[in-house]
Amino acid sequence: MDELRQKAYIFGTIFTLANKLQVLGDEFDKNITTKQWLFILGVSTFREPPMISELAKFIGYSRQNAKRIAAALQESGYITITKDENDARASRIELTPKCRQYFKKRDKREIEFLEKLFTGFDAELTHSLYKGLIRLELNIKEFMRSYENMDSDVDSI
Amino acid sequence: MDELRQKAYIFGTIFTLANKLQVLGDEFDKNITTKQWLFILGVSTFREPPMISELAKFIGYSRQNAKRIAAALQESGYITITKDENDARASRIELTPKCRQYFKKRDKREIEFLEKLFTGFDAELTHSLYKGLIRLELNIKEFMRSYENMDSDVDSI
DNA sequence: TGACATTAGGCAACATGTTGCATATTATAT
DNA sequence: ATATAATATGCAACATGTTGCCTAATGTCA
Repeated sequence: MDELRQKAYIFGTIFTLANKLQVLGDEFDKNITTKQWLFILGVSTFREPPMISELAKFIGYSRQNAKRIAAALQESGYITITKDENDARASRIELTPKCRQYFKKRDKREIEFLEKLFTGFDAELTHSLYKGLIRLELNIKEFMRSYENMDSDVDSI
Repeated sequence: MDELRQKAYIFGTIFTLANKLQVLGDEFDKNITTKQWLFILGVSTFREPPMISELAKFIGYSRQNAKRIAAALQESGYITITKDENDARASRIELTPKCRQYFKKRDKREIEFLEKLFTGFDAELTHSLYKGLIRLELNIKEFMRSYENMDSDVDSI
């Protein structure tokens, strides 16, 4: 298989994998969806409670989508959304003790989940995959910038 | 960054990439969405016109979703959906001449798109990424099978 | 200070993903 | 031959992703 075909395959497979991993993750823990899981993971990497838009950018979802997930998580008591004291526009997201406790309990199963998902991966393959995806993410950012600066030219096909 | 963290990162990034690649692909050609593109690519890899469910399985979407995309593509004249002569249940999907012509014209731009997306990838990195995603796909299939055979145990957390 | 741009977020609409349940046709096994 | 299982599809509902347009608060610069 030549390089170009491999690239096309990678392109297509990312969508397939995203769909299937979501189903798998939803199955893994019925209490919390895959996207809610990643949302919480995202929040936990911030040192100070992030704003919705800040978090959305970080985890790569649209603001609207992040907001909807946040609403669901607040509903089920995993996060709180509180108005910022200094900026009347902003809301800050914080994990509740319930959430921290729950994920502490899940931790071992999470590790098993990841290990099982990556069955047969040696350190080198894992690292190349990691490196490749990071680079792809970077390239996409560049790519989008170039589209923004074009303002169409798209109809010229 | 240790291996486990890399795996978690890969897991999360696949979702991020899927979202962003979809936006990027939709931007690339306003006449056809990214998912429609992949749908057509899928059809073109079959030697005989595939059934919807056959194709859905191949490209990794749910049947319902594939059906909806098919309806949109039929609406815009890129495919035809015809009843199978020998099996009254089945419908067969075929690309129209219009579709083939359109994608022939797009071909050069598609290649440029992929090359740009994979800027900075040498043959080795491309191949490892390719290999890693294939393996991940395989593992997911296994994983799902194991869930099917369990019939829950999930609440035991 | 006042005009203007930027930022945070809400609401509505729509595309895309899933599951669950129903129906009709075909395949299989006794 | 007929009961049963499997396959192919349709419809409805709901989760999740996006954009576009709106308001309000904040930041910036003359």
